[in-house]
Amino acid sequence: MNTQREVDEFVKNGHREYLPHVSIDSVIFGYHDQQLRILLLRWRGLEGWGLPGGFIRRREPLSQAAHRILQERTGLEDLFLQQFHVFGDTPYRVRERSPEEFIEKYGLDIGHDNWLFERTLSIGYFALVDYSKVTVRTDFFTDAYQWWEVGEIPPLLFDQNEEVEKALATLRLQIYHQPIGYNLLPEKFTIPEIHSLYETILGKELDQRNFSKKLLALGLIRKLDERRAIGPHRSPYLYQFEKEAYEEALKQGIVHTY
Amino acid sequence: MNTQREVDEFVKNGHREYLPHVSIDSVIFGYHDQQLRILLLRWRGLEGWGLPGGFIRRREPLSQAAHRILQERTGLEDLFLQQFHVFGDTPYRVRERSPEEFIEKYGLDIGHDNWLFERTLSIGYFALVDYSKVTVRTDFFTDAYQWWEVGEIPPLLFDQNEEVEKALATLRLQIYHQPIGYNLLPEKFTIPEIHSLYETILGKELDQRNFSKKLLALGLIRKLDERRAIGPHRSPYLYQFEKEAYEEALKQGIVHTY
DNA sequence: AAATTATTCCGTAAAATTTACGAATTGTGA
DNA sequence: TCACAATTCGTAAATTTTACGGAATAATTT
Repeated sequence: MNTQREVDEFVKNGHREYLPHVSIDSVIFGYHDQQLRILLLRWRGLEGWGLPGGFIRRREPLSQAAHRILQERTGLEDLFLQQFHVFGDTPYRVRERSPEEFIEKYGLDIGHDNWLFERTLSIGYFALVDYSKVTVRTDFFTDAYQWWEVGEIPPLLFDQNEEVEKALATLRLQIYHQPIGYNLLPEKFTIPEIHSLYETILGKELDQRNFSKKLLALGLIRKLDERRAIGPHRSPYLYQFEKEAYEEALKQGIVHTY
Repeated sequence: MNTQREVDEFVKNGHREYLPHVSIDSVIFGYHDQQLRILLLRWRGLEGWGLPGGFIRRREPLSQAAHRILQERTGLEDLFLQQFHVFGDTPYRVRERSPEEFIEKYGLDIGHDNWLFERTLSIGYFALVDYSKVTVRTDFFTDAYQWWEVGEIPPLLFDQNEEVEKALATLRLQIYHQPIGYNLLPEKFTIPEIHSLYETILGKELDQRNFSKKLLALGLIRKLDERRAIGPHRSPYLYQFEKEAYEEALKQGIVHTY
């Protein structure tokens, strides 16, 4: 959706193709260089940042819509994607920016009763990706993107800071029940890398020796016979996730600490 | 909504008062006589059971809608109520029963394009109540209610068995992170009572001696100087939840086993 | 070639928590 | 007063978590 014609069609007749009153917002977590970051888009003209999102096609299964929206935005086909909350306690979210402003800034030929200005619930999904593999695409409404550190998220449009907070809280809780990392790390990784990932997500220090012991004891990772050169230091061994054990743990859930 | 006139109005013009395409379904867990049960309503004419539910008013905050719907149905004002999932992967859920059948069974004067037959996402909430305190109200569409044991839920209308399963799974996971019981037990309860509640929810045995030690160590309950007469046996002491510690644990979350 | 430096990684002991279970206590009816 | 069934107390064993000393290692510098 990038030409003016496509946008006009979407704005005027989108409610025929998509379900009105419901949207999907995605909090996309990326990890790279020992940083946990979130992908934000800058809305053209509004001078503000917001979460990538989209609408659900009228005959499209919900989870499929979420995957489609992520795919369109990041190019990633197969990623960890999970619903975490529905936001709908602020009935007139979009009105924070008036329809007038919106219509003017984007040069749209529509009225205040357009479907986009109606009450909308946001279904929040969060995704975990390796952000070096992502190719972000902006669209008509957005002109820039940026990976923001989770501790430095700016005030977002449409009350979306609450959504980011909730996503982060869900991720932190979930890490105690489910393995995380498969979608955030390269296929082969070192102990220091995954250790740092967990520390970053949980926001606290973990003893590296005990941490790796734990992951091995749970059977979630396997040591390889290769090492990674990291400059003037001892080369750490590479590890891989044990696919079966990982999947099993995802399904069953595990109760433990790190 | 019980008179024919009210129903006609709701069916014909409900989409003006309520948001179309979205509904709330509630899985109401009740506990009594050492049984964990779920409240189901029988749909008049359709010969089937379903979850209590309702729609969101156009200007009503989502969580308020969920509380209102529960209140209308059970008479309870203040209860534990929590969103757990949005269901929307089966785009044409209601079509399992055809519009024709629906229209005929309820004697409605509407077309197949009525808003009630459009694609609808269900936002699932679950509630915890003491079911001896509940006064259930049926409405025009339903003619009976019953508290069903969680292990014996019949096939439900509209694919709602999946929702019940998910609610139960969420409850079982949550019990490892948050205290549960305040809304399911009377104000004063005995160790055997709360012990049995936890066993019922988790579906497995817990050593009673260790269980009560744990709750006391966490500071969640306080022993009272009263006892409950339970027939020809030693009278157990009564306990109360420590409100502050309980609230704190609810907010912060706890990581532990029982 | 040896020394230096920063980092990985192995192993063990102490502390804390969880699990297991024996036995005393108690309220009521026979 | 005895028997019974259920509650409650207490302690020891097993397991898990936490803490941390010190060896190994890969370049780079001397």
